[in-house]
Amino acid sequence: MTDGSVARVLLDSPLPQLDRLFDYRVPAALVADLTPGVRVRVPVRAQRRIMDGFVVEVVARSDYDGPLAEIEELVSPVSVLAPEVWRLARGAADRSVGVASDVLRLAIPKRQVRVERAVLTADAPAATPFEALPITDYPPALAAAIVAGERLVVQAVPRPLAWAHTATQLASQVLAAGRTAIAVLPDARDIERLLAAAAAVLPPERIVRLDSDQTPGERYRAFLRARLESGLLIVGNRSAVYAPAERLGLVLVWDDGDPALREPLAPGLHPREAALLRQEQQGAALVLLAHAPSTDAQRLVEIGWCRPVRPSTRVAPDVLPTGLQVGAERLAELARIPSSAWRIAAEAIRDGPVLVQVARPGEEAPGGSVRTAADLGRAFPNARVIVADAAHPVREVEDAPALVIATRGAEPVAAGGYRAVLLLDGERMLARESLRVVEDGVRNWANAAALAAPGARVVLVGVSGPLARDFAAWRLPELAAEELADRRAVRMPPAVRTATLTGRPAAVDAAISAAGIPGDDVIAPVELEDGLLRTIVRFDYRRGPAVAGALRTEILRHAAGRRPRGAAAPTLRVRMDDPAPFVAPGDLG
DNA sequence: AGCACGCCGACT
DNA sequence: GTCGGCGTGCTC
Repeated sequence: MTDGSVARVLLDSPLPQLDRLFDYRVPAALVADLTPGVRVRVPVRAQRRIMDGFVVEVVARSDYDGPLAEIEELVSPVSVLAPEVWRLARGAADRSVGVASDVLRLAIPKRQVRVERAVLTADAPAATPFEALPITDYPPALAAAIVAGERLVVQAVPRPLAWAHTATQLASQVLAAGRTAIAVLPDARDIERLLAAAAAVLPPERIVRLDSDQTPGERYRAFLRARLESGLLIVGNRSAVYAPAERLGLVLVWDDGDPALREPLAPGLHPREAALLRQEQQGAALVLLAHAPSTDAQRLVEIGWCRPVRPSTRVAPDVLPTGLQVGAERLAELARIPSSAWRIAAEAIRDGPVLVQVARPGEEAPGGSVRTAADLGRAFPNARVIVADAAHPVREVEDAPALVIATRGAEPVAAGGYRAVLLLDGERMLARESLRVVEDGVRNWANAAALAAPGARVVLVGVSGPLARDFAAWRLPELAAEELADRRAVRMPPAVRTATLTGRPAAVDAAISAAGIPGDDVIAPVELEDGLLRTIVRFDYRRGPAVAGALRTEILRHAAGRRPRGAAAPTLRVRMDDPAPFVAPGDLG
């Protein structure tokens, strides 16, 4: 036991054995500057080296009965680890059987000395006061629900960029009260769309972009602003859910079913789940905003954890489902477009742009069923053709006649809305081997349909039955509910949680029994090379903490315990709720 | 991880 | 006798 100034430090290490706090003496010279959240360098004797770490708290005495080592160096007096972010990182790591320092790598950008100096010497910007914006298209009680910190699944208004205006209006409710709002978006296109919508109505000094497309300097500057100011709208990609925000009023996730939101970095917690944790810890409002709710969001509604909110204005695209019969017109036949769809598009294109959503970029054309841009161009001989896909990104098209051929997710926004939207390749999309085909298909169709101008026709090609009927009626939450019911019937995510266990068979077996997983819930064991075994286990949500705790104990046992001859790698790896096994290869977006 | 400690087999 | 193999444990 040690009295005096003691710093409790989290080491910056991915080792599970080191994922706890270590106590260090604070040298007299550092006592004034050594506050919670600062970066330090500390000796770790068993490793005979100096490691980086974060001071989590400063206390008067240590419970560790042994001599404490001394803090080696204070890296910077700036407190980069906010207390609420530490709590969130700990919770996120516990839930995903990971390590808090891995979460902190997502949460805290690399230090930039120049930027730090510039931010610290600059004067705090004068905050111009402003009033909350009226929330259009929704029941008036929505504003109060946001301010009260409710959890909501909000259906977006199916008009071009309406979601961005809604997100801005919701954020303004908390900004007006001096609290911060975090908006988490799948990609840079959506980030820029929300930034543009927000910039039009909010004071510019309240808007902060924080995402991975920024240079390290821009990113660190935005991060420090989030740490030092409140009443900001922080707009970013998945790691923005970990942005510092002491006075947090709202976390909003746009289109949480988009695969781009899946976190590839350890411990791989989905930002929607991180947002849920943060909502619980900080009492802010949570909004999952989308045209088509994910089955995950639908589940939260059904268990009563989130409240569903629909627009009060009854707006729905005019959707026409068509079968697979190909039109008689020679030109339509070329592009395998049903005649009704072709006639609608041919007429609409006289007024302005027409959107054609295809499953894949035309160039590859595997199997011959893919409509190429050239085929579509021949079907509309006088039209200007614009191709938008991952290789040729187009963010916006002007309000003029054009045939816009886009892969799912890459659709440009048309300033005045598309005069018609053709959703082709529906049958191809649904033929993929994936647990989430229907959900993904509906989400992609809905997002494209929402780009239509008021009154414009949306043609869904190649899909029939209840799915087509519900989509045409814009019954998207009901579709999600049906999908979720199907997953419940087969006991698959998101009706259950999963853990992917990889390691030596004995270690995997021990983990399965330690976690109390019955045989029926051990699925898809695969033998890998080097005698390793990979197994997925599933379990109910309420068993989550117990399963996570047991798996963490097993990992620690193997990390510290017996290792295979020569091999330094741990003998058991765990990945919680990994979506990859349930999706076809190359299907991750 | 990366290093020290410790307890059995061939050696100057 | 003792040098060093790697199985085991620990890091404030």
